[in-house]
Amino acid sequence: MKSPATPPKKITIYDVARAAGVGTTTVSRVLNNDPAVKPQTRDSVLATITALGYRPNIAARSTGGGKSRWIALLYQNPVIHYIHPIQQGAIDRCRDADHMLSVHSCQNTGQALIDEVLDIVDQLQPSGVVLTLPLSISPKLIQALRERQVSLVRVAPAGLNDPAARVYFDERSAGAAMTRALIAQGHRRIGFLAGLPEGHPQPDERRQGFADAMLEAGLKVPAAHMSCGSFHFDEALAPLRTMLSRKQPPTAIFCANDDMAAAALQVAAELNLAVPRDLSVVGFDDSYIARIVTPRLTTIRQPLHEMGWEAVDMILRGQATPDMGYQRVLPYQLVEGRSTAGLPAEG
Amino acid sequence: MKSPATPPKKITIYDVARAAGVGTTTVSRVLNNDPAVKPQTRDSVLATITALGYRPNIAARSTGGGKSRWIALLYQNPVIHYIHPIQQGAIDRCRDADHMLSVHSCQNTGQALIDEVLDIVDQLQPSGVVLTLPLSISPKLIQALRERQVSLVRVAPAGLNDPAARVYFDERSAGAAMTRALIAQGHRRIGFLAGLPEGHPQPDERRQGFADAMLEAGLKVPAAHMSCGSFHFDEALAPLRTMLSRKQPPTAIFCANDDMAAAALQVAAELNLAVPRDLSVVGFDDSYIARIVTPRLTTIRQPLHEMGWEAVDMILRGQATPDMGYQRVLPYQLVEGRSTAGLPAEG
DNA sequence: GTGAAAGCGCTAACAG
DNA sequence: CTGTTAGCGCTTTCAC
Repeated sequence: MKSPATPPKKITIYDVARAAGVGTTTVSRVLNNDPAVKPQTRDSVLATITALGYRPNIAARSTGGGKSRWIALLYQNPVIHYIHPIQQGAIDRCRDADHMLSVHSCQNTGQALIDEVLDIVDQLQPSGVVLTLPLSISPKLIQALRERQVSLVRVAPAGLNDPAARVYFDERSAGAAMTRALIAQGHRRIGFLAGLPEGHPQPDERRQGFADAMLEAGLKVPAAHMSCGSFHFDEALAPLRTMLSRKQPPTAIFCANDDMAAAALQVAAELNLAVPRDLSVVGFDDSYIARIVTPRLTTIRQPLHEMGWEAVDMILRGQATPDMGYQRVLPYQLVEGRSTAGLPAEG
Repeated sequence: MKSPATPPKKITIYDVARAAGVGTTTVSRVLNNDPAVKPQTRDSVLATITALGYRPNIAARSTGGGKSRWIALLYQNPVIHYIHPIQQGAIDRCRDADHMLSVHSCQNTGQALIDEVLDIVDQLQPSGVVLTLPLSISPKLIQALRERQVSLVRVAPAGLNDPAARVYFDERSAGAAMTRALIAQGHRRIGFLAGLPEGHPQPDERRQGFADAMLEAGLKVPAAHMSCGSFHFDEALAPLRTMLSRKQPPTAIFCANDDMAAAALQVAAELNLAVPRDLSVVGFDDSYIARIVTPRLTTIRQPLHEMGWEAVDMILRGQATPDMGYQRVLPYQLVEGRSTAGLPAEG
């Protein structure tokens, strides 16, 4: 019940400087962990900061010579389970670095998208930008950002012909590993539901991994067993219905993300196919979805939280400047759920 | 292939003023839609702004007398399907208002939480703060924020004894409506899995709605048919197993959110109960989860996106100042999925 | 209607 | 090691 009407008298760096008997520069140095401050002075300043409850204004810090303490996270039409852990990782890294995260959901495409992003960048002047799929594989966007000289990290499976910093994991070998696991269980007719449409300019790593393993096992994939669901549950239903209601349907289906695998479970139910008895279903990402559907999905664990964390970390460490091409590769893991089963040993 | 090494010469309000032959004040007025600018002048300024590709620096705008153009969205240990649409709604409203959204995931509890939030508020000086569950029902936090004189909106079902602005929908009557629908289908033994634990200081509106409808129908609810899953899939499994494996299990179970309903589907499968034949399952929220599990859940559609949108809107309209108690009530809707079925007419 | 000038709170040379 | 002094880019009185 403290004076409820107290005007929120903002306390500034001047107040701290005066109270501590030092100049504002010194306070600023302490704030920025400048090692060139005598420990004794530092402690004294720190003490008054605490005593006064002082908190530096982030906007003022960004003006003048100061570097902005903002990280921008950009996404577009996101698969929620993909973007949220990344965001969380980014927030976690920001917190420990006295930075804040500004999240933007882009709306446009083509030149309008570029303008939209430049608008954000120019207004915010962030320390760096984290680009997630599908923004992270747009060469024009990357190029525009490079011209603006902004640090950026792409969270993206596939490299582009440019040196932008990137965090990723080897989706191609993960896709192959998953496919091999199905083959080892006795599956021969394996369907694949891609996320990226056939003619997409970017290489589809997941699908390539699938193709690698099938080829290596000498298995053919009829065209009818390949389709695309654009990574979204709703859009996956129709192609799945088509694929699974053919005369000779696959005994296993590999979906390029968990959302589409959830759709496969639904379609299987519609067609009275028991999973995994009649049909094995595997996903990709080990997102929240994979854990809560019944049966729990066999999938590839993608370290999304770490990816967000690492992306921001690269920015903070200066490994994401326009002239740098740092890359960080993270490990993946095959997670065995209950959506897959071996095939009875026959032909 | 424009001069790739061009230093990103920032263009400022001075550049615009000079090019347009006006003072910086006028440019500022145009930027802020001050009606006191002659239309002709405005157009001319707007034209040069476009021509120069000028974008005001948000940090500089926040200093001095300027009002911050930031909205802070705070959450803690979120149910991802609850928080993401709210965030999206908030972003959408911000975009149209020349504001930006800063997202924060709080870590602490008790006094540390309050310090954490005050830290954010003092550093960012946002135009307003959006508090989501469970932060939005913490009286101490609300009180601390009020002392700081910050605008805030609570996204919260239950009112507190304070006049903080709030956006919500009537969870109690929604819970009752859902329960009545089950009763109308012939169910008599209906279980309830709450999100909030029994002794929680905040009223549990969903559970109350359930109780209302059961009472009104003259139905008893044995203690064994009431439990709590804390809104999270993982935590819901154990209580569901207990409840559903009793001798006389409920024929329908009402889960306080969709994530827990997904858990009910899983437990039902474990126990060889077919849904909805042997057990009807209903959720709450109509989140993404409800739409992608099999069978699709019967649930209550909560307008989460709108809630985020409205929350920011209230801040922008000045309806969320510490002395105001505006409330906005949004409609809900019962969504019929495939997880419920009527009971054969017997006793 | 419009402009000149004074900040906003902080960081960054540049001295000492 | 520390303080003085300019700004940073914008908004806002207060005049005209």
